[in-house]
Amino acid sequence: MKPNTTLKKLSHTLGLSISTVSRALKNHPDISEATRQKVWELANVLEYEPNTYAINLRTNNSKLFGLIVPVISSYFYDSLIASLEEEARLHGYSLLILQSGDDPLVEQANLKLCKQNRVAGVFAAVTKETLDITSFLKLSENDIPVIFLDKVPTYAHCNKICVADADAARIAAETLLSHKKKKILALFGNSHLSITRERQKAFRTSIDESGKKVRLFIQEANHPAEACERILKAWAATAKPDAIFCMSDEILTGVMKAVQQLKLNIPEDAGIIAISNGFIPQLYYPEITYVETSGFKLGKLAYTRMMAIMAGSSFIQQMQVDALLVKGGSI
Amino acid sequence: MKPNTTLKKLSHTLGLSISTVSRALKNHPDISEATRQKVWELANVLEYEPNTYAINLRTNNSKLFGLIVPVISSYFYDSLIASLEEEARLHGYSLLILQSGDDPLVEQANLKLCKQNRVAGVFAAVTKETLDITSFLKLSENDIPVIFLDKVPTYAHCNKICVADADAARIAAETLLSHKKKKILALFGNSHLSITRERQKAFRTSIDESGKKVRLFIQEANHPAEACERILKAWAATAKPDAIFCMSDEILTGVMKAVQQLKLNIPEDAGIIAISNGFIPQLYYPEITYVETSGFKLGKLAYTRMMAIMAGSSFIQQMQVDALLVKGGSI
DNA sequence: ATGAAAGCGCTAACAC
DNA sequence: GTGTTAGCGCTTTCAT
Repeated sequence: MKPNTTLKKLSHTLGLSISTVSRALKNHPDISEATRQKVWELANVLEYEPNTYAINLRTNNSKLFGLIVPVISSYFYDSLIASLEEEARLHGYSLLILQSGDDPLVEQANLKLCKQNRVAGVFAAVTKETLDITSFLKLSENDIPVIFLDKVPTYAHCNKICVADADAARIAAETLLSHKKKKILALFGNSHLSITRERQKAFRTSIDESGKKVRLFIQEANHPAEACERILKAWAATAKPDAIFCMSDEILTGVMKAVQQLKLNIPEDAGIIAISNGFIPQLYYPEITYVETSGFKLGKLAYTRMMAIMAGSSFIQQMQVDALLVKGGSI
Repeated sequence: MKPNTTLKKLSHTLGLSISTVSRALKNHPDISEATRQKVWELANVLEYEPNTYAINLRTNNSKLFGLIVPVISSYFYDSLIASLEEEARLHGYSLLILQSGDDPLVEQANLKLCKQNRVAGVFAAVTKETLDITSFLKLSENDIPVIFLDKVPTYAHCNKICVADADAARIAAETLLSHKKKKILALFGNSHLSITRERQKAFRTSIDESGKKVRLFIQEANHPAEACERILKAWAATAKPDAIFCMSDEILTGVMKAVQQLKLNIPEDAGIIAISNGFIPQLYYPEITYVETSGFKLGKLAYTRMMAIMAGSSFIQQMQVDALLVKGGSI
């Protein structure tokens, strides 16, 4: 094992003091050009790398953000993570990524890890069961900003960034109406989740308030298989829907499996529209028309917000990534 | 801003020395039960969290692994990351995740970050253009083990863990043969990649050496759209293939789009088999039969290997995650 | 059973 | 321009 090069070692071999070397390496104006050169040269030869731990200990802050998500591999978080990581790297920060596995206890442990690592900030998508967020809020007292992403707690007084759930649902509903759909089967996820309730409420309201004569069937599907089942059943009946709305990618995959099984012609036999991150819809032919809720954009926005908070904006607010209709050929 | 609780503070308010408090918190046998109790109590009240940086600085090692991948959101790395993170967390380690964006320069910078963070080890999937791996190898001199994953350099003398490319291709070929396919269209990715060459060689050899009379058409498809195009063209001709082999998930998605467009009946019109991580194949009906190359398993294996190396196994070796046929209904 | 002291590598205020 | 010094929070050896 080759010991790491330190300031001490450099200063020793050069016959200079540690502080001079330190300053030279930072191109401090006080240092003479000759010394600066000498120091840099040796530093390069000996491959000096400053010890992050010493620096962090000294300065009491780190170039590290913590990110806590339920799961990494999902329809959504992978792109969120990718964009956050990129943004962080571009600004000289790194990401400590922790999975909670949707377990509040693991989430707590992860949060502790963030604290122990004295991260500069925490991004968090909470678990389905996270009700008590005091431990998150407590971080703020230690000057560690917390930004909730996507899956956010209901408690009002915290920084949140979500996709525009209501908007997305409304856009989808309006699109269906503008295509003169009369019998809509709308599939939503777990009705306990706020995201489901938001989307469902907006969807239903948009249809109702349009004044158009539309029959709306709302059903719950907690996983792809259930969504698939719903479609198979609907098509076993005599009066079939002329349009299907999918609240999420997860549901869309189930629906599309049924569509393939039934050999439905899309969009002739039924129109399909989904709320999605954008990856799944383009796997099918025709590509599925969807309202985009981008993990990428959410990541970027979250990072910007984090910077603002760190720069002093104590302003607490809820922000949204806007929803956008992306046309495929499924409607 | 509330300052963090430190040993100093605890010792001060308790009228004990720092070392006593430190030992008490570690349940050192020397410490009397009474003292131990007192210390723990106050530590809990004041929410003492040991400062990771001080510890790392002192002990010159960290509970952190670095992971460098080309991109996080992919058909493969997300599951790899998920399993590595889980494994690490269970052992008290965390993961510093860095994306190279398939850029060797960014990769170098990321590696430097790992070094500066004095990570306990590095997992890396290198970029397409990474030829010079001296900087990776140099880490080993500093007692930082490096394990290459999936996308590994050709240089022999390093720790590598891959999926069993040749085996997977062979299994796929044999499955096709056992189903008496006579005219096989096989789509492979970029032929410059070693993964492509490995799979292609094994696939062709298996077919050739079977002695069976089979017509094999090998084509290159660098992205889904190209794969889609290939199928559409093949089906525009008079003599159509009776089976399609997809080297990767990326290719499979393109192929399936064409299949939907052509309204092919699977497996009647053509059998389909792929090499895959397992997520994409189950999106379709019937589900696609595939040879599994699991990111999850690879992550687990890599972690085990890392532990072995850290425990002293200086043994350099190449390991493989074995390939496994998962039957769907597509053949 | 407890304390004193040195030191991990670095920064920065203060000399000269 | 360069050096001296103190200290970030912790561990650990050596006293007592």
